[in-house]
Amino acid sequence: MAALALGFSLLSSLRTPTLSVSQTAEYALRAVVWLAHKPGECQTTTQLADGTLVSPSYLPKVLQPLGRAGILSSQRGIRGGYALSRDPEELTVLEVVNCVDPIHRIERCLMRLTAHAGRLCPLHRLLDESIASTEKLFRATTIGGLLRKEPSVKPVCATSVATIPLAVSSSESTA
Amino acid sequence: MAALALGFSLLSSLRTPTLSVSQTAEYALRAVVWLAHKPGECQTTTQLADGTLVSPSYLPKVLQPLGRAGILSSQRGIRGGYALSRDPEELTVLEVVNCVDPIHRIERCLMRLTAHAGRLCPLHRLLDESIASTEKLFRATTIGGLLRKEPSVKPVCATSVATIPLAVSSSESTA
DNA sequence: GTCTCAAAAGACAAGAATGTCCACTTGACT
DNA sequence: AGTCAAGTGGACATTCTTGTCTTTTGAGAC
Repeated sequence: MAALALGFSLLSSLRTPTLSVSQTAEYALRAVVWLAHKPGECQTTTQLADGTLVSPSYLPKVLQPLGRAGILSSQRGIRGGYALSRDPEELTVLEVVNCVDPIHRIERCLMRLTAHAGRLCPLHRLLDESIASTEKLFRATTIGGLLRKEPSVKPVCATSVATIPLAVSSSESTA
Repeated sequence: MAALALGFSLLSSLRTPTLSVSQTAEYALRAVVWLAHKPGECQTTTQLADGTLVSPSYLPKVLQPLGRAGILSSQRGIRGGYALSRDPEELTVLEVVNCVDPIHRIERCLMRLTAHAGRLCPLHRLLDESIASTEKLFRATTIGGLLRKEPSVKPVCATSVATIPLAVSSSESTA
């Protein structure tokens, strides 16, 4: 149905679409994965913004909670920046997401129904299931795990970033 | 972790939390399930708003796309209102959600990486997986299916709605 | 000590999602 | 035909998310 992806504005697909995580959480994941590529290395927000294609004026907002939570370590001053302060193999996607934009399960019926006190109605149980499965998936995935996937292509970001509009199809399966 | 749900503001949990579907989509589902209880019956937006606890001035905005899509039929005039015009057994949750707030899969890397042309990086593949599993769950669930669940409790809504703040614990399992 | 670099913090702006309101149209019933 | 109930459509308000900018604070280099 919505699978044919040809006719829509290319630029519009740069944002995280509805459902899934918030824009901010996605930015946080980009930054963390990028830093995980460079163990022990300090990166300034400018460098990070270049690498992850996140707006350099917004990125600090995303990184600060990660720093406070101890996922990143921040260093001020001349050789400062951010570095990953956790073992990527032990750091889950869920932790990163929950840090900047916590996932909330549905705990009670969203409509105030006396009959539903304590339990969820089928509709909200379904919605909660969908959240639960995302939560489970994110909890089961570590940043290190993401790094190891698809070894032929650099995990999140290429070393040099395309400044051209977008690299579409062509030389995709023929190479 | 976030499972103990005692100390937080009761009122704040009435909105659909982050992740999951949008507020609008959740309202649409409430209305459709409510109408599915009353086959063939016409309900005014005021009645629907009462029944589903959605703001009566916002609900029309939610129902109109459902009407245009043929999921609901609308009738103007003195004995007008909305009625379900599809067989609940054939109507999926996904259709309702997609009607008011379409689910978009992630089709290409959100960062413009030449190296990722045509394929997704591990991070965005993960995010897409989470969307995909929700999509699958919603496609597999029909409105009729929701109605049949948990027969002891009225499926989405009780017939009479609580006007009191919230029905918390007490006389929950002792009754 | 002071100068420079870079994060921290907060004020502010833009945009989207949500919610409200009102004038208009439609249809049924008298 | 007239009237009243109810959806339609659009303008407007509010709130939340995202994004920008400026000032302050801290850490190292000289």
